[in-house]
Amino acid sequence: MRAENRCVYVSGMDRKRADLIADELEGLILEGTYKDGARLDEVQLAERFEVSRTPVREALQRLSQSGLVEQIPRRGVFVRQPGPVELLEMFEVMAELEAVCARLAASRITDQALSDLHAANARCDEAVAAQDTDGYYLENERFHAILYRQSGNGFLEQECLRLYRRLQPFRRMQLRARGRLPQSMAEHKAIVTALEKGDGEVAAAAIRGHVAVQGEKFHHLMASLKHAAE
Amino acid sequence: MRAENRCVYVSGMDRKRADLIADELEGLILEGTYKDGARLDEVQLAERFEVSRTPVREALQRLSQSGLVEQIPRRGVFVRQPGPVELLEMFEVMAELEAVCARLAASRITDQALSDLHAANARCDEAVAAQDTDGYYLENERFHAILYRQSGNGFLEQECLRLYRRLQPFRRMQLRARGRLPQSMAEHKAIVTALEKGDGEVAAAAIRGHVAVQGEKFHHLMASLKHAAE
DNA sequence: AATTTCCATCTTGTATACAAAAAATTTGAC
DNA sequence: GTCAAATTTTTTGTATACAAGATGGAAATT
Repeated sequence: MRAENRCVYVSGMDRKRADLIADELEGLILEGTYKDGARLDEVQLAERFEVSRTPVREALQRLSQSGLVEQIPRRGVFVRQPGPVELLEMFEVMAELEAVCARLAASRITDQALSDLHAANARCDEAVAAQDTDGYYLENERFHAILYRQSGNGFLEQECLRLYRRLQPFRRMQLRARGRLPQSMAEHKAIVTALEKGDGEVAAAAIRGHVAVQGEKFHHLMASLKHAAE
Repeated sequence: MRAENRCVYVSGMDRKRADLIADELEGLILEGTYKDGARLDEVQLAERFEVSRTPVREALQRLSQSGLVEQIPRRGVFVRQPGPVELLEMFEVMAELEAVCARLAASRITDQALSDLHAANARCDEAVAAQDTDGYYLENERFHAILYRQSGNGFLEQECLRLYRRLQPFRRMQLRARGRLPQSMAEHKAIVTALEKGDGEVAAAAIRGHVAVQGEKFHHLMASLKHAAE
């Protein structure tokens, strides 16, 4: 009988070099060290990471699949940062996916998860009060992760996490907007309230507004993009 | 100045061997030649395709990313067909994504696209009348592709196409259900009607019911799975 | 007899070597 | 001086060689 050995990713599992390089490169691209359009030279990277071209190529293929770089056959791989249009599209999809999570979660969520959401929100509040932006991002992510999980759909959860990670650096810029943090917190609370009432449509609408890029956020996003492209 | 050379995938572009192998393997897995849990031996595949291990490994990594196989470090790669639960989850996400497309399309769709949808439906009808299942699948896919496009969100469109392709073989089994084809056609027409009226919520609900696995479809899906796993 | 340890073998992961295609540079003609 | 063709150089794609971890079985110990 086939064992239920799915999702048994032991934390301490030593990964191969290609995986580590992929993670490292992902970080370098997302943090802006490699600008949009920059070519990623295999041999340079191999020297930089002190490995052969093989694991570097493997890492680049991974990044190509996740959309961070574009691989043009026999030409090389190039950093492919989303432009303004694509970014807005991605945020729209994120908003809709989270809205789906909220709607599904409204009837599936556990009491435990509800209190977890409250707890995450409380820690978010503390972080805001302490001007601890890193802490805020961490708890914010936890809040959203709980929501994804409570959709009761593991596949949806994974897809949401994937897109959340992809948008992480841009979200960071977005939240710089003055006064966004308290507003964001209020939105979190409205979402939890709707979930407690079991009102899926209200929860969905609330989180759609929470995630979507609109009004003020739009200008900040554009400004940050211009800055990143310089 | 950076050129607008995005999405210029010329059809005649000669692809590298690894790409061809990835496609071939994908087909073999989806058509069931390689059953769930089967190990894909690098050297065997290299011999089979008469290439070295390098392009085979590249292809396997690609399949690993798209979820068709699972790569366990230093153990090998194994075919990873979704189980019943995961499959239901994927169909649920597909239904929700298409519902989002419908809701967005309701206010963004062009007259041209509406007539294209009518045309695709007409050809679907013809295929049903002619018992031409292959033709039906083709036109059905076109119908859905138009809808994705009319969401006005290129990123969403791509994600939908990705999942649609992934579910293709299972959808095939699902539509075997007796009397499903006429019902499916009626649903298509209801969707177009809602879109014409610009009623996003109705269109979303219609397509959600169209795609979701429920009632009869559930049993057929389970039966087909049992058959595929033998 | 059962279990554990060690060794042989096999498989994956990485390094290097080679081939082919694209980019760059040089050279030649006009 | 400019443009174009050809050669050189660089870089990607593939093959092979090597290293390290995993599997399986045999031998030794309890």
